Amino acid sequence: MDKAAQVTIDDFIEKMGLIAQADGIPRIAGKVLAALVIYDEPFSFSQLSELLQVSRGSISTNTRVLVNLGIIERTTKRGERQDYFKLKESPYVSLMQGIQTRTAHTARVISETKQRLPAELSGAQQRLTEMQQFYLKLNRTIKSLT
Amino acid sequence: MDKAAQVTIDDFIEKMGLIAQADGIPRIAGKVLAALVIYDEPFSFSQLSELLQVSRGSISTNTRVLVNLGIIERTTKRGERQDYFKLKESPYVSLMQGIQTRTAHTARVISETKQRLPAELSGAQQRLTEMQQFYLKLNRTIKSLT
DNA sequence: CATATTGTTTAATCTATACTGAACAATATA
DNA sequence: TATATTGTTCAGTATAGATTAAACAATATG
Repeated sequence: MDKAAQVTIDDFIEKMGLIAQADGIPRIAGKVLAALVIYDEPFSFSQLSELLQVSRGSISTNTRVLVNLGIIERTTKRGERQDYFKLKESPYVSLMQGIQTRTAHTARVISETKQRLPAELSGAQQRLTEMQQFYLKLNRTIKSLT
Repeated sequence: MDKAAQVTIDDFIEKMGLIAQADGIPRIAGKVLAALVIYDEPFSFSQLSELLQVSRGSISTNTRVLVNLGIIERTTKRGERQDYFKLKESPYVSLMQGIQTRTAHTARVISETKQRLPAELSGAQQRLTEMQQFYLKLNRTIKSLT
């Protein structure tokens, strides 16, 4: 592995950590994802711990997060005790499904509020309707991506 | 204002605070947004502070966040010294533009990494391409919402 | 059986960020 | 001019969440 490529990879891992963090996902989870994008699968538990310079406990919790999100999956190698990880088939679609769940929840909160408030609060009703329409549209759009 | 409606409103404000937090926006900013959706504009600085039981400092910083996001705007009433706030014309479109900026940034990070890595790393190249295609599509889709 | 390896769990610590409260500047009002 | 009102800023505190380290359970290996 030449030096320049290694710098690029380290940089990518670092940046994906920050991007994940901005998206509300733990930084280390973002780094794990980046590592699995770069390095050919399967990539082992201890390799991740060593590569990212992070405790085994953190690898354990963060890989679990990614598995639950449907982004990576755990595999094994015959004759090896270690766990290995690889990207799932369509990892980003799973990511979107998580986001879609949240927009659906927001739309529901708005809808319930609207129904419970008296019609006389016409200003509030109108603004809630606008808000609701936006989130429903957003939700449908994200659904169409999956 | 009847009791049931008040409970509904408090509940909505609380939930929007949590939703905002999950989206990486300060909780109080979410509550301010909710208050402006419910109560007819213009709603004053001190009213916000009192309604949400939050310090003036916090109202100051959080209204600034929302103004910078393009979601609310500051107004004045003639003969009054206080600042007032109201929702902007298309508040949610502005919200989307912020998200779109982030997806564009992610796509750029992926693209730069891909270009810098040698073609021999064919596995990495392939997975980066897949990732890049997804983010470009996501970015275009969000753009279409605005 | 004793030891080593591996992943999980949890209490403690660290870190990032939000919020408060007080000082301050700007402006109005008496 | 003196006082009151209003919004901002910033140092300090509080809070939430992530990470670590160590204890543990499960399993393999000698």
